[in-house]
Amino acid sequence: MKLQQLRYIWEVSHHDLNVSATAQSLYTSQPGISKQIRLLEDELGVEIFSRSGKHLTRITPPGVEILKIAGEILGKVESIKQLAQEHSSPNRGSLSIATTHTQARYALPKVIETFIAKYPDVSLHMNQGTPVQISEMASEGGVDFAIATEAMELYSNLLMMPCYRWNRCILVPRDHPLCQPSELSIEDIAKYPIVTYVFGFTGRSKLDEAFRSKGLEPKIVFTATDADVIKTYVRLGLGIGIVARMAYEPEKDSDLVALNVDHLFESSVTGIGFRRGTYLRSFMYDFIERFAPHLTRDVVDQACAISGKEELNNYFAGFELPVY
Amino acid sequence: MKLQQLRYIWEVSHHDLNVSATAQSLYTSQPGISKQIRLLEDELGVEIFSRSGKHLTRITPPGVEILKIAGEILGKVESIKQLAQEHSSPNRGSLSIATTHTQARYALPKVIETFIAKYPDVSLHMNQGTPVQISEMASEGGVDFAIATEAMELYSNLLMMPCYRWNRCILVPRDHPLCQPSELSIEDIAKYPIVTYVFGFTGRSKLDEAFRSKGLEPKIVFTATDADVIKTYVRLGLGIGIVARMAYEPEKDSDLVALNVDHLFESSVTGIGFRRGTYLRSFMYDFIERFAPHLTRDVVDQACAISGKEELNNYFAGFELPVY
DNA sequence: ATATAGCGCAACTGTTGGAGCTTCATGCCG
DNA sequence: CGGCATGAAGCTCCAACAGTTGCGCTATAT
Repeated sequence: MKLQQLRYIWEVSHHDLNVSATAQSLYTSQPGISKQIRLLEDELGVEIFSRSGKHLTRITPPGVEILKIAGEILGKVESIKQLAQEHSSPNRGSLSIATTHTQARYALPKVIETFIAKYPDVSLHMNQGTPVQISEMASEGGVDFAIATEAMELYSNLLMMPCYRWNRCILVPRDHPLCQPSELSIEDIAKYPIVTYVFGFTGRSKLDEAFRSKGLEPKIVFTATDADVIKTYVRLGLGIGIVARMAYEPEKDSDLVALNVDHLFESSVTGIGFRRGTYLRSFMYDFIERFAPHLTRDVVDQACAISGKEELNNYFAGFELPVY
Repeated sequence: MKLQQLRYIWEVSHHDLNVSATAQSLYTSQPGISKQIRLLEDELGVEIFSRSGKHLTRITPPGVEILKIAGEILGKVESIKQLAQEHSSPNRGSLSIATTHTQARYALPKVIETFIAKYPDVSLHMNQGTPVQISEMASEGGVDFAIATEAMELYSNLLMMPCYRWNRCILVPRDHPLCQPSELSIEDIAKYPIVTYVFGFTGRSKLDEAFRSKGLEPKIVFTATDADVIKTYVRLGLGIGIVARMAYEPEKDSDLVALNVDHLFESSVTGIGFRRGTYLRSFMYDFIERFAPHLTRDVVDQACAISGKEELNNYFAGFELPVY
């Protein structure tokens, strides 16, 4: 058994069992991969993939188990490499983060600015995607960190830690009737057409909840994945905007008014997650702490030691999260 | 990085950093190993072993971490092999057990007899040793199971499960003054010279406790690692014997009398342990259940899922153990 | 029926892991 | 303090093997 063989079967299983495509992504040849898979199967005496004719059609039951362990092995191999680099050149390496537009655009820039200043030799990779894509990337080891507000609980091998709490605001043009000093009710809002995030993005679920619990059906006329698009359509008068408060920039958005609606919607929590069992470089700990000051190295290490989901929630229940 | 390289550094670290000895045990050449270690160190950019001149003198700090992960990887590789064999030939394989004389001689024979009858194609390896050796062997992956009464808590990566409860008895010649119908006290026993197990064997610690708690100093005149030797010296009149009750065989030992002293000594618990994370073949589950009927496959699986030591104790606290 | 995507097979080639020998450093012992 | 045993590294050679290219075959889609 060779590490390469494990890598091949793992990659093939993550490329829809298409050997040729896998070969391309690994910059090698299709027969090479086919051969190694065969050799491994011969050595183990078990078929990992079942074939119909010359096509790989599915993963066999033993194959599922083998691939699971193979993934763990490959993760540990990666850990060894990281850990070795940590000792040989502590401030050199690579950090890849998957996140949503909202985080990348509003929450992360300041953190990243100081981070790259301190670690010029760490090559930073940012991947933008939907919350589900983000979680999946982190879960599969494609990126080191996932930062998002939704869909982080779906993957059991992700360790998710709460970073900060935030709420929405209503964006309206200056001359809009809602701009009165009185406190808004959810019924007030429901009267107007709404422009907000696509479902599954940036705490959208809490927003829907708030309306549903009051038996209201909001008139959502447009959805986008990012606040910039939402603002544009608010300016066009399509409707009132509901965006994360951090997306309202007083200087740039001086033609709009942000109305406080903290009392109407439950606050959302943005978290950072990574795959359990990965080795964290010291600059990774530093990044986490810059993003969420309460997540010190010790806190993260302790969180890593907690296996159950409930125990983890209990552990973080004692923390006072910063509010954005 | 190759699996072979990880295997080499792991083996070298378990052969007192002696490369030549490692090469012999792996049936390969010393230069081959040296070369691969160098290559790995070059690739990682970190020294795993520190050298003084041409001798490996110690493991570097990064080396310690690397070796730890390497061990985990090699364990998982082994799991893949086992798991593959489980699917290809379910009743063929190998089972190695490390245990003490007491277990091997009195508790295991019946289990093993039925086991080999059912699984003729499983090659069974029994290793006898001290409890510490046994635990270490299991902890390092040298054997699949450790069965013993003492020293099983020392290695944190061993999952130990209680199998049965037992107590001692006093062995005396038929004409000995202690052979009276009256119930024995610990003071009665302390009057006589004692022949029993060596320290660290077969529940010896509970025995010492019982005397110490009464402020008594037993006159231990001879210690052995097994009951057969103890019986021999009891027959010679050297002293009274204290052995595990299961070691008294009424037919063969008809010249001796076994006196019940359950009320004087706390009972001991014999356990079976294996390294966490190893793949258990179905015949291994079967073996465990034959040895300890309450440890069904489901129970073992659940125990495997429990990470903390206390939680594990709690889990098994609810079980009524068989008494031998 | 035919075109195409995709896999396996075979021959070939470059790489590499290991054997055997030599060389060098270290520690032990008389 | 010199000689010897031990043990690691350097070097070269060879065998085994991973990977490449070219080709043919199979299954699926049109």
